[in-house]
Amino acid sequence: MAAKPTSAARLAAQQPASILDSLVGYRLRRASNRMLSDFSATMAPLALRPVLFAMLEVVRGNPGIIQMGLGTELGIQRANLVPLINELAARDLIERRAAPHDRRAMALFLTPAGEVLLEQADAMVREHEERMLAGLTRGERDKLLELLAKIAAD
Amino acid sequence: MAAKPTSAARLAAQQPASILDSLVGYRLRRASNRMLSDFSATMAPLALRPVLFAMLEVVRGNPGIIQMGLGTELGIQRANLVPLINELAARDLIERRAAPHDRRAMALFLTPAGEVLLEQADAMVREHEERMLAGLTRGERDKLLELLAKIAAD
DNA sequence: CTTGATTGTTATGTCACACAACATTATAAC
DNA sequence: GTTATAATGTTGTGTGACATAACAATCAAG
Repeated sequence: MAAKPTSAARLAAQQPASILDSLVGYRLRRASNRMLSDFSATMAPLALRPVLFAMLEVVRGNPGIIQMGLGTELGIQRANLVPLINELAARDLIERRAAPHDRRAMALFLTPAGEVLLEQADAMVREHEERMLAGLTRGERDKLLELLAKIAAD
Repeated sequence: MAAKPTSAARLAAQQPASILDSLVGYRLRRASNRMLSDFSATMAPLALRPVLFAMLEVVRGNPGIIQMGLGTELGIQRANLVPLINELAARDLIERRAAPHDRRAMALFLTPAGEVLLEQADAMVREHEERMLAGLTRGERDKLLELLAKIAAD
């Protein structure tokens, strides 16, 4: 007997797999929550939440990006971005500078401290993904990324 | 030129796809959030949030399940379950009855109104999934479900 | 019978969103 | 050039899905 209840085991135990198990939305949420909680645990030493990490990545990849652009890229509304940027700025990980040619906008840059922290984070994230996806082959992971990108595409 | 920025278009536009795009956790969260928001919009007429829907499904599939069991099945802690069950009970969709053989536990059942609402919800959820997964073939959807189930398996 | 675990409950806090309103600045229309 | 409209950052407020700790009642094991 398997230690964990498989579909077969459930049928045998008269615990019919619920309709939920066939819903992509449900399984997505469960998988995402598991990844999120492990991510947070992994990054606890750096005190980097998933959103903050994503923001740093985008800023590194697009130095001088304005807040609006960062929000669009990550699907975060500009109102919600403000306290997050404040947090990163207060920790001296990013810097707000006046944007050229637009006095409304603020251009964002990583500080040296931000660069250093983000490199540490990268390593920890790679390790985190490796651990969580240990059950999937390289090909399966690529396939998964491809399929996820197809869901009501951006 | 494509209407949506592909990886190729990004390179051409000097917007390098960030590391984020290769992270399963990130893409999972994005896809899940999109599904969640469409789910909520779809179910607005029934005022059924994703969690509430999931709870009703499990109760229907397991009549008399106790609160603890429901929480375990859905990965919700019993403390957080209480107000949710209160909400469903207040709307006369589920019923709490004394559990046989255990005077601590409460057995859960769908009310007739709950049965009716859940059937309407089922139809709307099928439609919602169809809309969001229109870009994926049957085979791809099954593959996606299979891969999601493999992520740091329950 | 006593000790420890389980169940439901209350209370509290955090995080990732959503939406509305506002001042400042850009842009477009005229 | 002036005026109307849009964009940007900001503040404030609300919500939904989590987490954790503590408690009373009940169960189960020694």
